[in-house]
Order: sequence, then C-alpha cells, then structure tokens
Amino acid sequence: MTVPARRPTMRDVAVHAGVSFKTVSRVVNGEGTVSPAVVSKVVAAIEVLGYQPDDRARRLRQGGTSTGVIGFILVDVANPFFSSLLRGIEETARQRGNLVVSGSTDGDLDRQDRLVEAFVARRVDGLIVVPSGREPGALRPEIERRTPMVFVDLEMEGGQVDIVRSDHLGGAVVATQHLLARGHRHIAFFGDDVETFSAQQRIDGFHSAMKAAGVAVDPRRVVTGRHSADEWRSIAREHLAGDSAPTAVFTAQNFVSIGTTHALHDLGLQHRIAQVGFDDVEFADLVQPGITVVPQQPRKLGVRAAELLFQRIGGDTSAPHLEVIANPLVERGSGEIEPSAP
Amino acid sequence: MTVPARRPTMRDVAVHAGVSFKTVSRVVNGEGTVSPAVVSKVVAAIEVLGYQPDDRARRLRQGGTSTGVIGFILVDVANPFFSSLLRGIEETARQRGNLVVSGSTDGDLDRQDRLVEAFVARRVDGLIVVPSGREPGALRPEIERRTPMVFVDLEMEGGQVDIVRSDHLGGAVVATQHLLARGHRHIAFFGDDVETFSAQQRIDGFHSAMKAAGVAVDPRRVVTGRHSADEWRSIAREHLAGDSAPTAVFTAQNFVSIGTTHALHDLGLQHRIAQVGFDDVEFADLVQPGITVVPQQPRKLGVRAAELLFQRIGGDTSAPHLEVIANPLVERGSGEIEPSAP
DNA sequence: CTGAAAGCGCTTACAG
DNA sequence: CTGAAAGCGCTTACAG
Repeated sequence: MTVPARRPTMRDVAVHAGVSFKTVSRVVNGEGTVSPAVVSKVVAAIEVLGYQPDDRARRLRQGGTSTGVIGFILVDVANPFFSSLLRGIEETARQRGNLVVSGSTDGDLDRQDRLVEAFVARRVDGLIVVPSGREPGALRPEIERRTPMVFVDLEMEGGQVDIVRSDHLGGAVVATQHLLARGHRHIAFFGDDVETFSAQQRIDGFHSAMKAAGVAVDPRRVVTGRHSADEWRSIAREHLAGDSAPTAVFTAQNFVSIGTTHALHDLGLQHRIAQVGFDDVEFADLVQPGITVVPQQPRKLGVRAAELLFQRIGGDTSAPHLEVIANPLVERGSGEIEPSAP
Repeated sequence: MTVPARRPTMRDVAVHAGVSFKTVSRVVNGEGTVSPAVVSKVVAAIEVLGYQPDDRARRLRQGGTSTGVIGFILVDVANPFFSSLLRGIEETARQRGNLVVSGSTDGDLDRQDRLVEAFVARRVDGLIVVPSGREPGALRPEIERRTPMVFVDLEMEGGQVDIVRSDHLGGAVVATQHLLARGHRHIAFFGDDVETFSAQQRIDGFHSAMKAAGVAVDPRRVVTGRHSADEWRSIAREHLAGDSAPTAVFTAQNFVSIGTTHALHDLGLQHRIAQVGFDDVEFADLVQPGITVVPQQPRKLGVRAAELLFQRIGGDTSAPHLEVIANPLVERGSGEIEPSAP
C-alpha cells in the first residue's frame, strides 16, 4: 500500500484550471457570476483532482461557531435503550445536515467531564446529555455560557436546561391500573433503588394508583434495591411462593422484570400470578405467557431532544422546556391474568 | 434565557492579561519559555474568561489533516450488534484521544454515500465501514486516495482495504460438530438468504462439518431464505413436526433462531429436538431450555477494527489485513439435548 | 523570555 | 465576470 495522497486544496484546483483560487471558490459555492467557459474548466479540474472542500476551514471563516456536528453523551451505547436514543437523534440531525459524535460514560462523572471537554474543544454546535449523576461538572461553564444543551431522562438541579424524559409516574399509574382493572387487590411492587428520580417516580405512581383505587398497599410487598437479574430471581422467588403470595406484581425496571419472570417460571406460577413490567424486554413475547410491559420510547425521546436542541441552536432563547413522553402499555398475556381463587 | 455568549478567543485572553496573543498560545501549549509571573497572569485570564482553545483552528494550522475524529458507518445503531461494535470502536478511540462520529445507512447505498461525503467534508481521520452492498460508491475515491479505512463484517471486491470480520465458517463448523458430538445424525439447517457472504459461509461450514463426520445431508432439511422471525416460526413448525423430523437443528441467524425456538415451544418439542443458533439472542437464557449459541463478538470486532484503523492513520502502509475473529460456543441447554429414540 | 509576521483552507468585503 | 486583500483562531518559523 502506498502513502495516503494529500487532499487537493482550492489552490491546487485553481492552478490546474488556470484561474485564481477565488474563482474556484465561486464555482464550488455556485455563486453564478462565473462565465460558463470558466465554470466547465474548473469543474473539470475538480473532477480530475477529486477535490472536496474542507468544511472546517469554510465554517471557521464563516463565523467560527457552527461545525454542523452535535455531541451526544450517554451512559453506554451498547445498551439498546441508549442506542435507540442515538438513532432518534441521528435521524433528526441528518434531516438538518448535521452529524452526531457520541461517547459513553458508564455512569462515571470523570468520563463525562472528559467527553464534554473533547466535544467543546472540537466546537460541537450543541450537546445532548444523559447526565451521569447530579453534579454538572464540566457542563457548568457550558450551561452558564448558554451553549445549546438538552438533558435526557434525568432531572438536574437548577432547571436552566431543556429536559426530555419519559413519563415514569404516568407509566407506573397505567401499569398498576391495568392490574387493578383485572380485579387484583394483592399487588406487589418490585423496583430499582429509589435513589434515582425515575425509580422514585415509578413507586410514587404505584402508590398513587393504589390509593386512587382505594386499595391498601402491603408494605411487605414493596421491595426495592439495586440488584442483578439473577439476584432478583431469588428475591422474587421468596416473595411469590407460598399462600400469602400476591396475585399480581408490577416490576418497575428491566432487570427486575427479567428476574421476576424467571422466578415465576421456576415456581411454575407464570400462568397464575400476573406481571406487568416497566421498560421493554427483548424476547418478551417468546416466553409463555408474553410479558405485558409499559415500554419507554427511546427513539422518540431522541427525536424530541434533537428537535429541541436544533431549536436552541437556531437561536431560540425562550424559557427552558420540560417535555414528558408518554409510555403506552403493550398487552402480551402476563398482565391480563386474573386473580385466581385462593 | 439569554443569547449564548461568544466563546473567548486567544486574543480576548491576551487583552485581558495584557500580553500578546502569541504568549497566550505558549502558555496554553505549555511551552515553558514563559516567565512565571506572566504565566499566572495568563492562567488567571483563562480562568476568568473560561477560555478553551479551538481544536479545529489548531489542527488546521498544524497540518490541515488530522481532526482527532474517526467516522463509523453502519447499518443501524439501534441494532445491538452494531451498537456493541460502536462501543468497541469508541473505547479504542478514547484511549487515543479520538472521538467517533457515526451514522446509520439502513442498508441504503445512497445514505452511505451521503454519510461518506459528510464525513470527508469534515475531514475525519479515517473511516470504519460496515458496507451496505458491494458497490463502493462514494468510498471509491477515498479508497484510491488511501484514506485510512477498515471494513467490518463484509468482504468487498478489490481487497485493497483492511477487513475485520467474524469467523462465520468456523462458527458454523463448531455449532454443527457440537450437535454431531451428541450423537445427532439427522440435523436440519435453517438459515438466511445465501446471497450474503456470511450466510454462504455458515451453510458451507455446516456442510463441511457434516462431510467430515461422514454424515449425509438431507437436502429437504436445508432451508434458506429471507424471512421474519414470525415467518420462520411457521416454516420451522412445518419442518419440525411429524415422524420424519430431524433430531437437531442448526439455526444460522438471529431471526431464524427466534422463530425456530417459538416453533419448538409451539410443538412442545423444545426438550426433544436440539437447537444451536448462530449469533446471540437476548433473553436466550430465560427460555427453557436456554438456547445454545455461537455468538459473534461485536465489541471485539469494533476494538480490532479501530486498532487497525489507528495503525493506518499512524502511517502503516503494509499490505491489507484480513482479520477473522473466532466465535466461542455458549452452552445453555438446547444444544445439549441428545437424540431421542425414534 | 516575548512579539510581529506568515500561513493552514477557506469566505467576506472591496476593487477593477 | 474576475482577482488581490484581509481575516476566521490558531501554530510555525523568525526576529529581537
């Protein structure tokens, strides 16, 4: 293999066509005030040399600000929730001729800070961030500078930035009501650690729906904590076995749902105890019965986040938006089981 | 909200610190030949103004080539296979202080071409591409120009570019041997349309392993085509019911595997007919029995692709590499079923 | 140790 | 219709 060839510049094209490089610029930008003969000479030279304008230089001269690239900081692209978000952002950016750089933090604020710095150094036009933690870190100066920015999925203190997130509260209400409507009165809640905003909202939604229906919540049936799917499997097994088991369970997070479904199968109770999960689970329709869920709509979140961002990039200086995206319930079988006679 | 503030430039810092802007440049780049007193004045000014150097301008002046950004063109980021690839690329880029822009083509060559153009216009340092189709399209001039480039997962005509891909042939051999080793002699092959290289390799691997074991392949049990998981569900049902059904099946692609697992459950044969699938399936361990698979290692593919790319960016002009990544077999139950008495 | 010039690849504003 | 200058934000050579 040979060494990569140096890319031709406008000057190279100009020399080849026998004109000034300013004339090449005119042709490239279709300014129209060039004589046809000259245009075709220049076009031919562009073809021969394979010239492609350097967008960076062009934009640098034009104003120094816009790069046509937006940055997306997320927790982990390999997680389907985030990659769907990215896909939504990407589509929206594409429609506007923009590109997306992205980076994963794994929830580490330090990595987030380094990504922010790298993005800012390359002068992205704006930032979409799924924040890792509540500290703004390196984002603070950007927030103060009013760099176009949208947060996804997480509330942040301050409230000076646009936010797009799922309706965790409403989704939990819908899930709980779905079980109540089938006649369940003994409903368990299994959920993630309540430290995060979304987990808190989901448990709040559960309580609120139960209260509205006049059904008392048995505190022994409310289990929360940060565990793996395997850990949830044994936790759920304990709570779902025996005579005092609930007739239905709302599993408010992905791992919790998977572990609980495992547990139900382990106990052979998958057709007797109803389950509704928050968040979609791949393969959820392969299990028998399929798992009824209230999925988030990550792609939609991404589209709306990007739309808001481009609005800001476009100069919108109105008050910060908070946009909440609804989560529709998908019936697959597990959530439609009726309470069995004791 | 107020209008975004203009970012401070070196000149702004210089004015604030009462020095020439060249001195600011020296401090920013830690050139060392600046007196301590001046350094602290400049540093203070940088702090106050929140100055951050413009990487684009810096790199433009330095050589005009490097941007510290690499481009990744893939089919669909929302697909976990590709997002894991992206994650691997991202990690490798991060270690080298680089960023990744990515874009989805949905298999459309036109979109691929537009992405290539957008990436080139912004002067990415190199390109990692999961090609959509066999035509190089807008990639051709970049290939000729020796732009650093690595293809993932697909062979392309020409062979002038580095390639990283999974060992489809070897994986299919391993899967088939796994079934043969358990005593199966009546093994069906269900796979994707043979038009693609990987599908062809997988069926070749199947035949080759069968031949090596001296077991004849029944052509009626070799089924290929491009179908959805639902379509495969009914196709598989037909082939797996009745007395002449095979005792084991190798499902050589994701949708095929999912549909076939469904079919086995529909027929109640999931504990009698063995199944090994190519590619991992989320939730594959939730079904009973778990699905034994030969998963690809997308993250590893991404890491190796990025490593090769950075080697090229670093100036390596050796002959094109072809790197084939092995796929380990993961036992989960379905593949370990022994042939039942007829 | 510090600064004034020139230039990266391009566009903007002014001349001819 | 075409070109010579100036400048985007910075670094690379060259002076002092």
